[in-house]
Amino acid sequence: MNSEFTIAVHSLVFLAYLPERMASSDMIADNVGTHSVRVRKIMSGLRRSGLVDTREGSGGGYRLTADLQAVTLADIYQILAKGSFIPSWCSGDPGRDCVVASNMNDVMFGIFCSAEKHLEEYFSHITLHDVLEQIRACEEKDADSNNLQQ
Amino acid sequence: MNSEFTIAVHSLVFLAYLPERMASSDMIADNVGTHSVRVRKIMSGLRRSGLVDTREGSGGGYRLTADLQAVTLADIYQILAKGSFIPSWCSGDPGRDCVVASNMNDVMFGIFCSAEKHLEEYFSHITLHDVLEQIRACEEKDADSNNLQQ
DNA sequence: TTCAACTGTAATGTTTAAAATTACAGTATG
DNA sequence: CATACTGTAATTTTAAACATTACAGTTGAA
Repeated sequence: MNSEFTIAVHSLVFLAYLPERMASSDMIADNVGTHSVRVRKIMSGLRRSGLVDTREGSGGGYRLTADLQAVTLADIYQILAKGSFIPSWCSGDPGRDCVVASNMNDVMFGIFCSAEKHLEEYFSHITLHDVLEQIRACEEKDADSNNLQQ
Repeated sequence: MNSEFTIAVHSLVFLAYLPERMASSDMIADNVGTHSVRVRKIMSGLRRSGLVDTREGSGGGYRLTADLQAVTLADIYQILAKGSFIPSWCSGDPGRDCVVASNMNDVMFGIFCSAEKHLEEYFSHITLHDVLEQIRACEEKDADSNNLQQ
């Protein structure tokens, strides 16, 4: 599974978590644990799809514009990772005499495409808001365990 | 997505297609388009799960013992590819002060685990028999287009 | 009873894809 | 016009996937 998808979700949730909903690629990269160039490349894609606003120049960065409750993981998957589920590895050989060897690749491709649709269907029920809520639930849990320790 | 899964499905369908339901790792590797050592490693796993019989020594090889209608792609996925859907890449850092950075990995892990379950559910509705039928459907299509050419 | 044809598996080498890094042009701000 | 950003191409590094070699163990047949 494509890590760009994970980075994008993390970045967007991070932005959503900030009061100003804004951060530079350096701040995001630091929080995510990757390189700022990678973040910029991914955020570029999200900007083209209208999820974030970009401001170049000093004091610039990325600002979350999307409605957290409206954007689902399926949207992000489609923007950044569509097709990544289908393996590049091909089995068999279309030019072969054997029916199995010559057609297995097409058959498997169909199965994987359909599997990916199911995956997207599952992702379409998870919004960025849901993810942020899960993070907040962790926060409460952490606070509880700290209280117990004291 | 793990190519061992694809190789296993291809190999099993290939065996099912043969009158004797039997072939050596060399024959299978040739049909699949990979190396025989790779096939042997994968078939070893399938043997341990009881899908094929193995016969060492001269004239040996692998024989399909499983019921085509009973074995689903979910079975094969669980034997060979379970967990491969979850990305190894981790975002954030659990030791971090920020709630997002410290918990994003756990949250994403949960989402991916659940996604994998959905995937398995989808695969559980596709039997090896179904795959072989799809291959046979290709065969008929090929025959038709040959007739048209004549 | 030994040779040829197999499997099983570990070790190694090769290739490819993923990720990080460097580099630099373009843009806003003070 | 210096500083702090984005955008993107090119390059290097790293890690994973895959192929290959090597060899011990097994079986059947000449």
